[in-house]
Amino acid sequence: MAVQFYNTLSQQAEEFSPARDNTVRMYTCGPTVYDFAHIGNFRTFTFVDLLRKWLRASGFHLDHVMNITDVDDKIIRNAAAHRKTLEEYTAIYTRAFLEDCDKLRLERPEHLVPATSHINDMVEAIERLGAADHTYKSDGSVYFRISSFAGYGKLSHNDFSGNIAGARVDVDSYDKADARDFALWKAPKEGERFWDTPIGPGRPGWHIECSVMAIKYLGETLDIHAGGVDLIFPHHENEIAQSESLTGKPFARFWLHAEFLLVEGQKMSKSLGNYFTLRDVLDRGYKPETVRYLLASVPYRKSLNFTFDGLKSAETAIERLRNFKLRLESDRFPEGATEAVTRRTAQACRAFTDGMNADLNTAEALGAIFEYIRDANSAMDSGGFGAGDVPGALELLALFDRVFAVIEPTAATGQVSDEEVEARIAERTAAKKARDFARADDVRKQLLDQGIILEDTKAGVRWKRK
RNA sequence: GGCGCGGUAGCCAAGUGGUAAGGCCAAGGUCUGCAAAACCUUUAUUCGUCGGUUCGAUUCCGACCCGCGCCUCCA
Repeated sequence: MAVQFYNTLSQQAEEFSPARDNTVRMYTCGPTVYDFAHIGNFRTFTFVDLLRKWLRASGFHLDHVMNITDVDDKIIRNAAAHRKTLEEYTAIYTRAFLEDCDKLRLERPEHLVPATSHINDMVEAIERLGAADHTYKSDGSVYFRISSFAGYGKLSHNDFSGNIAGARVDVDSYDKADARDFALWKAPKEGERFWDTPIGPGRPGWHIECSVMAIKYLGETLDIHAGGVDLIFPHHENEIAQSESLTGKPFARFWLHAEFLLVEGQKMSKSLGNYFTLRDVLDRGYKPETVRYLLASVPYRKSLNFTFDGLKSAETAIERLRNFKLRLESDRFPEGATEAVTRRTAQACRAFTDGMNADLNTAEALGAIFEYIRDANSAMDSGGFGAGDVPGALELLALFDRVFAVIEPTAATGQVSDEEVEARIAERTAAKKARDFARADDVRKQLLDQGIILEDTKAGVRWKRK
């Protein structure tokens, strides 16, 4: 089975392959850098990362663009409030965003592009739209005329045919011909940062940056365009209107949208006190990979209820994965491989792949892995798991972790060295041999206080970091 | 009101026209100097409600109830 994605445009699952050669050209909406990103943002960015990783695991190459929105109303307002220039202000939050991404093991897109580096491209596009009569000017701003684009509404499945241009809806502060028309270019208000351009002084509207940068780096038709569901309307609808008016070609073949994240069953909001940035969560002592696991474990098209119980559950689940890997690496197994295990490993690999191929059904994929782990552990306990079965099992875990990326622990700072741990273990083993269990337990307790867990097995002592 | 997503065990969650994956939690057991890890057993006669289609529906259809999102730049 090939990989399938649910396409918002067609409202059904479709088999995916890139239009040209073996490279997936995709564009995903990035952050607006006016503050630290919150875990809801990272739900979407984690989805995008899973998408990247699974596409690559499926044998495709990637050419992926993500924008950094570094000019908008909130940025201008916040920068002014902090008495910083736009550039100073956005640099802080861009850096913070990238640090957070690194912690969550989110890969960098091939192109990470700030809007303000593409002002000329945007102005040029707006001029071309104007030449094709898709725009009009009003009070120094340039608007896109929605009535000039026949397909408006096809992504959000809204029917705008009843909206007659010029019908007066509440448009008080804007002088627009139609309430749905949107700004391509905004005239500067008093004291605002602006660019002097052939279409007048001002700054770009939000939607135009995505169209322009996507087309510039990836061509006129993208294979995939992705983002959060809240962007379907109006953002992505507007992108389609602009892009297709410019090129006359479909803007994107597949539109993928990640559902919302709730916190403790409620919408995240500052007033409810359930608003968390990634930093807030990590400050409570959770590991980044735990957050990643939780965000990845619920399929992206289902809303995700983020809870601290859920984080604890994720922590334990990761432990189980790590323990299994440790056992594969440290136990002694009988010579050779067994046919039953070989078959079981191949089956698990297929089940995992089928799950991911089914529109990134991570819950199903995880189920396949955990079922396998139980069966493999069981086989080990009964001596039915051979040394020759180890590589296949490790490969399966590697496949899993190429996508989920949660098994390797985040290194803690100032931890005890491996050598020191080994020395203490030797000390304890000697004490055990002398049946001085009090002394042996003492060593184990001391190591535990330093974050080292010892486990006695038939093959000897094995240890891991907490 | 329009458009969209969802309601499955204590929590998270997969899934199919034929009788409910997986993870966490809980209880009991096996193993163990102890501990840990691991395994085994138990935990939804039931899948929001009410109708309909069917030999049979959680899965299809209809109505309704509830939650969430978008509908003037929020992932």
